[in-house]
Amino acid sequence: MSNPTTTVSMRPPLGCAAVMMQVLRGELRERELPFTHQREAIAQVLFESTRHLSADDVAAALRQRGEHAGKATVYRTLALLVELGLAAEHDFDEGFKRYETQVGAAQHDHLICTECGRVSTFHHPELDRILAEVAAEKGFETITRQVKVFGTCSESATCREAQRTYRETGPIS
Amino acid sequence: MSNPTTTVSMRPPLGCAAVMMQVLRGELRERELPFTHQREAIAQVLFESTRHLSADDVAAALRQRGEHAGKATVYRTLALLVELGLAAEHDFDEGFKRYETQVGAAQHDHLICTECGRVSTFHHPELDRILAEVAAEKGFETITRQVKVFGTCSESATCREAQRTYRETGPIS
DNA sequence: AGCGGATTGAGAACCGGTCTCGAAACCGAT
DNA sequence: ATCGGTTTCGAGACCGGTTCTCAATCCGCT
Repeated sequence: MSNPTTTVSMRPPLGCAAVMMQVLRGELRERELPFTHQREAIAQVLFESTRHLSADDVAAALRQRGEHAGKATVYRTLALLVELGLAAEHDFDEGFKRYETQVGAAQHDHLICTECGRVSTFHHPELDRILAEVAAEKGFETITRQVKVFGTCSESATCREAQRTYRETGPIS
Repeated sequence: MSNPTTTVSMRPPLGCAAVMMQVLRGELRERELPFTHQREAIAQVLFESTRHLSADDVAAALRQRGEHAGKATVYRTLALLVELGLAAEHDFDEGFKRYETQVGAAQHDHLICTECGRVSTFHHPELDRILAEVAAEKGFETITRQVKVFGTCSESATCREAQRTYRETGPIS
């Protein structure tokens, strides 16, 4: 048994964003795709954020850092990150997409408040099992899945109010 | 004990579409909304189809019947049917929405083949339980939910081929 | 530094979907 | 049946997110 206080690696903690950036660099190299300044900057913004960012949010964040990337580049890069498995794309029915860092295969799902727009996440291991079962049963090879629960949260007074109204009157008021 | 061959109702079978149309008529009356020719025609198209129709599909189906309704009317009517709970809206990541008849509260979920576009449905009772649990735990009042599994089906040779390729090479080929 | 090929960016194009507002349809009451 | 007030309808303008275009630029390698 090894001494629990002994660590194998003494590398200084890089932080999640830095690790992700290393991974990105490697993935690009492997595919012989250039690691451009824009790709770095856009990935940086995404990796350092814990929120779900729209393409516009990313562009705004870049501007705030004194960086700049064309609209087309932002979209292209986000699509690339999704392809590489480093980002996940979400559609919360707002009329546009949102993106977030995807660390490994750590699947999680979303609760979306239709009142205030807050998005909270959850992970339920049984979900994975059930969906895998269903797919297997149907001869389906799963690539990805989306589980979204729309409703009203209880974070703010207005949302709690909406909850009450909804419970009383149903979908049409 | 009643004779099992005795039926309570002797009404001739109307067919699902006709029943749905009766329900629509009732819902509109109840809300004092006019039962217009266009609303009838659009609902008819949807109720008689077992597929997931886009707004464009609906317009095309109308044309084929010699009917016609403006784009705005098609969208407005589909939105109305959703509000009334007679239709369900789906987003299969195609860049537009699809609609299908919603009979009662029979929730079901979708497997979407990214190769051929086929959509198959499933219902797993445990899903309802799990999602209700999660919502309750977070103080969330559910309005609706979406469970979508994207992947490749085994219906056609090309899809099975894609399955094999995907299993071997992962998301990027 | 120089080369070949991929990326970038400004803006146009695209495309679902929504909005506008005069014309037409609906429906209950006369 | 018809009248009138109210609602819906429809053609097309409009909107906003996303993709496309293509010349200029950048990347990575020697």
